Amino acid sequence: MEQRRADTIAEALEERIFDGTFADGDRLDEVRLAEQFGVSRTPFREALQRLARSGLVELIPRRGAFVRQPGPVELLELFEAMAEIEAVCGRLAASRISDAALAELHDANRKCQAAVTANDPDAYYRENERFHGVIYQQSGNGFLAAQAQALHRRLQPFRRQQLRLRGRMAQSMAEHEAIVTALEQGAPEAAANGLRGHVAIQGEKFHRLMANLRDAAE
Amino acid sequence: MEQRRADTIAEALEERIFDGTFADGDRLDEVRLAEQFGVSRTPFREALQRLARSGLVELIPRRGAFVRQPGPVELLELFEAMAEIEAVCGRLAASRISDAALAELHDANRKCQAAVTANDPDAYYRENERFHGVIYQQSGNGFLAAQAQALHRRLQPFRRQQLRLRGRMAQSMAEHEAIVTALEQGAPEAAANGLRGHVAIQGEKFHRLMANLRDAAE
DNA sequence: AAGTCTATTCTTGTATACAAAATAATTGAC
DNA sequence: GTCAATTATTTTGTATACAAGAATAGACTT
Repeated sequence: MEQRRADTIAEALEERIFDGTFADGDRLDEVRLAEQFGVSRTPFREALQRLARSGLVELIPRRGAFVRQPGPVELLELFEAMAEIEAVCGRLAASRISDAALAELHDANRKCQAAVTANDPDAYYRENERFHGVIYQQSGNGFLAAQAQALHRRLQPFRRQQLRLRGRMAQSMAEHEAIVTALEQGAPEAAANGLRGHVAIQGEKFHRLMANLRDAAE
Repeated sequence: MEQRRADTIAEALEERIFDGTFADGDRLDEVRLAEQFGVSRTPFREALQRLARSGLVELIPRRGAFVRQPGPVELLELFEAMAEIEAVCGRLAASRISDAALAELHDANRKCQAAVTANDPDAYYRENERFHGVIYQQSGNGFLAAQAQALHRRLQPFRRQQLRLRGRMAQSMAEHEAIVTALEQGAPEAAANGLRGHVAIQGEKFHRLMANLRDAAE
């Protein structure tokens, strides 16, 4: 699994940006961080260039690299985009999904349900991710699937928070079932609407969560 | 307009990849191209890292940077994704578009029509781009708009070819009109379907064009 | 004491130097 | 003559060196 250095560093930085180790606006000091990674500035800078493209860091000429965390507005936009893209995947998948994939969705749902009753959030996550991943794949469009996967990953930390809300896991399961049914029946609009709602509600929950936190802080 | 070097080089390379100067599989020689750009390998390599993220080049460790042009399959996927994302933008825009933006769409359509009668493809392009750009913006979702714009740009060269087909410009104009009407009436599904069809048909035309070229080559 | 100008320090951007890996070439064996 | 192995050459990856632009601190003026 030997990878080139710039890849590894970029991934490590990405991880730290996702998990919040680096806050919004933080300057990523080349010499300090390069040293911390045990490399010289050259490969570290190459990693920064990589991250710049996906908008995780902003490279200001002659100033340095600054972390760009999505603010509340951007976050809502990301959730909305996620909902819409999942809906698209669902609509396409409705007429393209294979029997094997349908079986895998059922399996994921079963294990999700088991995780709910066992109160095992980690297992729930794993299976939930599998569920959505299968739908991305079954859109039959590799580009869309990759796009959806990337967005999913980017929103993962924020989804994690709001899933702790009371009763959300059970509700989410019901939505999963409805989505599979739509896919099974080859109903494009039903699948699309189901997925859109399923993801959009996460954005709304997140929104409310944020508002509550803000109010509590006052 | 002084930009940092890596940006400039990345853009220049991107341009050459888009316009086909670099064919699929071409290796981008670091020393030769860096010299050609009048810089050392360091900033050139930084530019490569950037391009790697967007999938325009593939960086194979210890081997070099290779151009990745979309093949027929990937191209169809890109057209399909474009159609779906435009549809999403249209649906969102239907309930968010401003009067000013509607006026701009009308204006763009008028100028498009004028370009058709004047047989001025360049003007047609400019206005067509404006038309679609306004819809992206009016989706009210910056992330989606950026995504749509990027895809649009990437498919531009391929769209250019197929627009020469007989009668396509006139048909395209009629579709534009229908889309504006749907947006004016605040009809989300009509706007979405109109845009999806409008873009998807380009993919189909392109597909047929490719098939013809292939047949002719035999 | 506040503000500004200047000098110093720090940081970025780029070039070059060197090491390791991959490719090409040459030699030798069969 | 063909194939294999070894050597030579190219090319990538990384470190270091240096130049130029920002940030900072200090001195001088008002």
